[in-house]
Amino acid sequence: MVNIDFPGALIYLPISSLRKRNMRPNKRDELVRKALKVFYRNGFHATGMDKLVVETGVSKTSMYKHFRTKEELILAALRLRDENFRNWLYRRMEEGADTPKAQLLAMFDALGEWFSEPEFQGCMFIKASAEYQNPKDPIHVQAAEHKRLISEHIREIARASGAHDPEDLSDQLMVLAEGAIVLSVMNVGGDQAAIAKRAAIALIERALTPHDLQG
Amino acid sequence: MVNIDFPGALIYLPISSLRKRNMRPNKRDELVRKALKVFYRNGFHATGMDKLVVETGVSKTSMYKHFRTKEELILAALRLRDENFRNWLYRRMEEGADTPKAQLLAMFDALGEWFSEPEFQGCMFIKASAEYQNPKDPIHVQAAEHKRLISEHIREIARASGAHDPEDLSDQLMVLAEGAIVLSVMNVGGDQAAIAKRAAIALIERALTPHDLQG
DNA sequence: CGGTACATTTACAGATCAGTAAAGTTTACA
DNA sequence: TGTAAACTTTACTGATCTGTAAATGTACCG
Repeated sequence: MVNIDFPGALIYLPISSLRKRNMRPNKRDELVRKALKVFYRNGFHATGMDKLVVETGVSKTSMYKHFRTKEELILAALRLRDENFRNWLYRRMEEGADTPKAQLLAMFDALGEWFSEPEFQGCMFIKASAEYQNPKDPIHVQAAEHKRLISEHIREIARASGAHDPEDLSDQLMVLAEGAIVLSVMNVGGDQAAIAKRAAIALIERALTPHDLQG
Repeated sequence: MVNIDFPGALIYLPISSLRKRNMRPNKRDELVRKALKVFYRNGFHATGMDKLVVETGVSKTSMYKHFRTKEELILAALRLRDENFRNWLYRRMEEGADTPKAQLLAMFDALGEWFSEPEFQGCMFIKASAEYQNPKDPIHVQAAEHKRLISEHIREIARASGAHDPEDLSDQLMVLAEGAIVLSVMNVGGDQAAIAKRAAIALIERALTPHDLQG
């Protein structure tokens, strides 16, 4: 069976299926997009299928034709969010950053933009792992996978930066990023992206300085 | 209005006032303690009052005599968790740490102990703020207050440490701590407490070094 | 002993939960 | 235009949700 859940794969479907009524995309894709918004805004347990019927305009029977369970719909929404977020983040890190070091720092500028959005609602994957805490739960697994993918991306850039211990550096930068997200959601203190960026600068400078020059 | 929910305050209330409110602190306290465990393990929305009846052995009617709503019970459980956790953390930070710098680093050792507990279940307040995302929601507000209290404690120690910018240092250490918690819950990477501690060491050393000695 | 305060059990209300069945309507396309 | 797939409405299941009512049990206390 073809995996048509993954949004990136949808463009390979015949155009004919997307035609008619202002090039309106597949109902299924639209459902996932709208469900994502509702889950993101309201939480997973707090969002019932009846609410999704109202908010998405898709009938309940149609939903269950596309997804056998609510869990499958949540997983599809998380996949879409993962793709959207990582595409956005990676693009923001590349734009106008010519060195690996600048790319790493650009991550914190991107976080700052994200936090400043009026509709900022925190990290959907942290929320997912909080609501589905069992490490074996598919939702928890998928949320963790999102963090792992970002972590690996940062690691590659850290390797290219010339740091003596790129693994340790990237691990530390990930901790800073996640901490900034959490404190930003809870509105504790000031500009968490700026705080994390200052720390990141210190850690990166240190990682790029030869050992024999360090105190 | 007297705050009679806060467990530590109960002993200061005259018995007569407890009688008038139809409250026996022992039963009530026991209910909160058991409810805390269930909420912590299962989540808030996923835990129904009927489940609490089974898990705590307290009848539903009795619960609603003590707490008018589920939300009030959750708030009481969060207050208890806040007291328990901060007492534990602050004690761990003082034990065998003779300097402010050692106390700050001891926080990450404490986090390491916490993460290693077989029944480690993440931060209850991050989970609460994730399930009740509305910043005006009393549960969200109380969860944020917990982080703010810890943040203030760290800030005081940073001030005593002699760092040039103790506010910035403590903000950065808080970011590291929260990030370590999140990544630890999601099981991304290795020992997040150790990673955060290494970053903390670098940041603290830097903050304690006079500017004219820095590169 | 009798009264009061609190606890209990049992049952229920009304809403909402995830998920399904049946049958009618729209759409795509040959 | 015929046909099949996709989509719809309507109604339903049985479980579970928060919260309440009523009757009963029980421990303390004058």
